[in-house]
Amino acid sequence: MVIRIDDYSDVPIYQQIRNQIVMGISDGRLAAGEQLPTVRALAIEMGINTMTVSKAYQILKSEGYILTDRKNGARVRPEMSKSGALSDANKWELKRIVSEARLSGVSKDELIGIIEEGYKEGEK
Amino acid sequence: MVIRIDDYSDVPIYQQIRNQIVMGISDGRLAAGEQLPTVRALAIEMGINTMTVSKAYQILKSEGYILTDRKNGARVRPEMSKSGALSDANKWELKRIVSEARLSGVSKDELIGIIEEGYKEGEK
Amino acid sequence: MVIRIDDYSDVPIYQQIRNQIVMGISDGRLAAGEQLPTVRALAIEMGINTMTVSKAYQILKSEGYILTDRKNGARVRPEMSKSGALSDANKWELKRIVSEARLSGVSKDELIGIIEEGYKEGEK
Amino acid sequence: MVIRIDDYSDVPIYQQIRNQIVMGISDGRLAAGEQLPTVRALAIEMGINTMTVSKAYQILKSEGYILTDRKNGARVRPEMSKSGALSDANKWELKRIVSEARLSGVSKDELIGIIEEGYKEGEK
DNA sequence: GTGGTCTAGACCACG
DNA sequence: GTGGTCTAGACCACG
Repeated sequence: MVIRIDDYSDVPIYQQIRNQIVMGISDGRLAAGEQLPTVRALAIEMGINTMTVSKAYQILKSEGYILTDRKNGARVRPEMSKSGALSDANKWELKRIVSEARLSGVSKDELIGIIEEGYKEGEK
Repeated sequence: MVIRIDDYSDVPIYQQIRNQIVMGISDGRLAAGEQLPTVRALAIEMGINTMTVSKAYQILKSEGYILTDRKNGARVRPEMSKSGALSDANKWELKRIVSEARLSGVSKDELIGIIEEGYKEGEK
Repeated sequence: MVIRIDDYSDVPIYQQIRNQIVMGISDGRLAAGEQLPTVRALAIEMGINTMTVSKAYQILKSEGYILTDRKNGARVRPEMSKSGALSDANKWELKRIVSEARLSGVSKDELIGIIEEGYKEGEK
Repeated sequence: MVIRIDDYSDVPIYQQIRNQIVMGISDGRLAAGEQLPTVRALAIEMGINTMTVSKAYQILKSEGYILTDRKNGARVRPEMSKSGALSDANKWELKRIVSEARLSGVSKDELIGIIEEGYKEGEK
């Protein structure tokens, strides 16, 4: 999976990496159990600091998205524990987006369309 | 309308203020043309610096959500120019949320429910 | 001549009044020697403070656009002393506008068109 | 590129900085992609506060003239999105200047000359 | 009384 | 080292 960084984004690089890996897992580009590149390899490939990649992996691990062991590096967690609930942060963020969309004259259906799409991708 | 700041959030205070005012406008708690508290009043009420409130207002102004005049302070803009399009940033953010929700086992309908709710509030 | 104030403009009200009167003189809506409304009358008509109108008139007087006498109030100066030169401030401001226009992809001809128009209006 | 501040101008310092950088980009003194001085460096060089420079940069960023990244500071944006339209504010300002120029006996051609010059500079 | 500007100085996250 | 955030406090123009 290709990870694409926007150097000029307000979102920190480690966060961008973390986000794209989560999205990759969700839409099936990264399979359960799949091996991730090593910190060093990814850092070199992207031309960034290893600390930055490492921070992204640490977050993914603490969130339960990946597993790491010293021998094999990191891989996508096979069985993810599903809380079944939307996090508070995401809930508020979603509400914010809906508010802005509505005020910009974006239709409800356009937002729903994006959601439908996100649940369709990588469907088994 | 009460504005509530989370001191432990990593979202800057001025951004939190900005977000809550936008959400207030969208859901009708702030009516078109309604007077906002003065910079000073809000700063005192919230126990923060006037510069911080001022920055929030200036962003809202530059985004077209509010108007300010020297005499009366700030008001919600009566007629807002609607771009009709979701911003790129919000689109990506929404996709990220959908990915995380899906991986947490949150149903598509729960997300759609939040959207429906956001479009219903303050409806005339 | 109708003077229209934008309460939400960053330009101070007295400056807006001053500008519109200068433009009125330039395009012929205000004739040389023509009587202006009294400070009081204009203030009441516009629903603003007399001090604000007074300040506008004082600037116009100091710039040589109008004459005032205690008896007759203010009127447009019949023979205006023409310096023949663009003020430094206006020259820089014009350069700024040209720079921004160019970077926005506005054609040279569009700017020239606005100038031609300004010199045509009220031509004798 | 040298930025020169007029302490006696009523144009705010951050606005003067912003204006001069825009003009520098337009006339080619600042090339696309070129590095700008860091906020701190420019503040020291000009003997002003970092907040003031920072505000100028943030405006330039929000207007799409520059990009900033955490590592390298600010650069002139390589490809600018061109609206193709003159802003309302600039249009009115231009009309005001034309009115004043005309009343001062400045010829139409002198104004056009300034425009031609502005579109010639930095031409490739 | 209103918002806007500016400073000195501290602290922070990112990389 | 970079930009970003926040504060306390001063001063200003406008109306």
